[in-house]
Amino acid sequence: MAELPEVEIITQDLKKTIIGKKIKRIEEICPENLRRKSSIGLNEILNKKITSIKRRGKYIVISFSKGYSLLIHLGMTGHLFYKRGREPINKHDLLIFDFLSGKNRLIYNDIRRFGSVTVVDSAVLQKLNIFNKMGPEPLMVTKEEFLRIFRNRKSKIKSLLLDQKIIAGLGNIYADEALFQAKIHPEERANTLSEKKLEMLRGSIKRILVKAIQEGGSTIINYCNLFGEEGKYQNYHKVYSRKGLPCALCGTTIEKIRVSQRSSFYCPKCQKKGNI
DNA sequence: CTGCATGTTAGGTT
DNA sequence: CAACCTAACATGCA
Repeated sequence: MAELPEVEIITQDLKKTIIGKKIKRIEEICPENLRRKSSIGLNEILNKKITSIKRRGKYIVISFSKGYSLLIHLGMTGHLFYKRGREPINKHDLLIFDFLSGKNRLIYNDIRRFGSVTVVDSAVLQKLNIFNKMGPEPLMVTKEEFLRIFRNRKSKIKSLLLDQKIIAGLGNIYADEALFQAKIHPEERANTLSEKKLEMLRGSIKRILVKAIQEGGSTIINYCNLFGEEGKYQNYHKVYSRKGLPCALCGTTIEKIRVSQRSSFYCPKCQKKGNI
């Protein structure tokens, strides 16, 4: 559901709304249904000021004064909503955050429960494998680092783009769209790609992510931002979920194959193998 | 009923 | 280590 652009939008929305606030109360609707990655209780963050909100890969990091952070991963179907006042609890709501000031509430909702909400010690977070093992940010990565990551790897390029340890934040939608724009077949081996081609891929990834953020992300099934608004970038998808439809560039029928157990959509003419 | 879905991780084999 | 596969998690939809 949420890849880098969607997580970035939610992070920006959170910055606009809850930075500087303190959480007064956290209601856990069904505690056994919430995934965590540490044993620190959620109540550790109560009555502490929210000092910063950042994104790393597909994680949202909300930092509090006195050394704790809240780490949120939305998984496939996680949602955060900022809602006015008291509203009835919806199906799959898992957490309700009340603030010290104002009546607005933050709701965490997750249909499939693949997401996680974890309190971590901020000092420990620095050492936590989660971030140290994660690859660079695609919007920040330099040409040299991008080349270093890919040029010696023998795996299929699509598999590597999805691997958060290689590069952080891409998911199936934006990996497919970036490969289409760079005219690379998803099963091309990374080490066969020329430096020029890899640099084109780096540019395509950046352009697509920036545009997707501008357009409010992609709403395929049910993604929406903190205020319940849908994204528009799905209207710009060139290959993702477009099996059987004509390629926008050449009219060839878009195909769907399996790469690393994930569906991959591509144009067999624009993304020929050997176009390296 | 079956198969599929935007994600991650642990554990296995080669 | 690298590469690749499987299963697991849980729900909804076609």
